[in-house]
Amino acid sequence: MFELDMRSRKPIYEQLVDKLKELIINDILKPDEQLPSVRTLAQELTINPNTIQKAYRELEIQGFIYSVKGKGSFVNPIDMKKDTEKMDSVKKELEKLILEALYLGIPADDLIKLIKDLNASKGGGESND
Amino acid sequence: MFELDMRSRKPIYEQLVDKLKELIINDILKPDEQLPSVRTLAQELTINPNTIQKAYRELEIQGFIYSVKGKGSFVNPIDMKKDTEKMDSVKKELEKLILEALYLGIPADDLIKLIKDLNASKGGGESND
DNA sequence: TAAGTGTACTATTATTGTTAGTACAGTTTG
DNA sequence: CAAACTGTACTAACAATAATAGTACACTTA
Repeated sequence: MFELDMRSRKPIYEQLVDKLKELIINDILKPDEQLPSVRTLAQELTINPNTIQKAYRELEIQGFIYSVKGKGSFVNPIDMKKDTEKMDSVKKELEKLILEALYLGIPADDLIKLIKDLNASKGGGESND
Repeated sequence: MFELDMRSRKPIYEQLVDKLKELIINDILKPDEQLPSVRTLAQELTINPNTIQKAYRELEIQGFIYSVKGKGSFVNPIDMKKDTEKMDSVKKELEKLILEALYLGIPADDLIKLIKDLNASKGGGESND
């Protein structure tokens, strides 16, 4: 389920946060789906449960999951009304990256196409059935 | 010239890298323009010259500046032929952020407009004279 | 009660960020 | 050559952080 780079300078818990965010964003982990428990995942990855918990706690702060004592941790369904702050911060990050891309000489049209493609693959997967 | 947040968890040298990248990308620091020397900037910001050097070294690795012993550090003119690797990595980062933005419910049209605006403000500043 | 969940601690070690100081190599100006 | 500037490369020390290890507690489910 995960591939961690123990030699990386990037902390393990940050790698975990990134991976899990990716799985959630790509809808591989569905809303309200239960994540592996801190102890289970720690055993699978042969790392310490505290490190898992740190990642889960961070994901909870960022609003991607929620945890219930005695039950487990679950994917948090997005709430567009509550998530305006996060939308703003993501937009700011996007601005910086877009400016960098333009600075490097990537055509604006390429970036626009990138968005269109990603947007299409997002909703497009539901055409079958 | 700079505003550093000493209380931030983000290392000072990383803040410096970000600020300088921003100045370069926004064309405030022009190609081949000389940056302040490590000692001068360290004195201005009342931080250690080693920290400045760490930032400059990182910027050199990333291709934004070049340094010449005895002369100084300078903004590196971009070379679209050489920078294909960096373009690819920026595109990958952009993909992740765009997916997150779409996941949060930001309309694709908003993102496209963002690109168009940034692209216009980039070249648009040269119409007057 | 037992076994599973998340959570909260303490302690310890390794790594990293930052400062401080010294030194060396190259450039420029006199 | 000398002086004053540049970048660069070290060592040493301290503070903060990442990660492990271990223990304990609260809650849920069977």
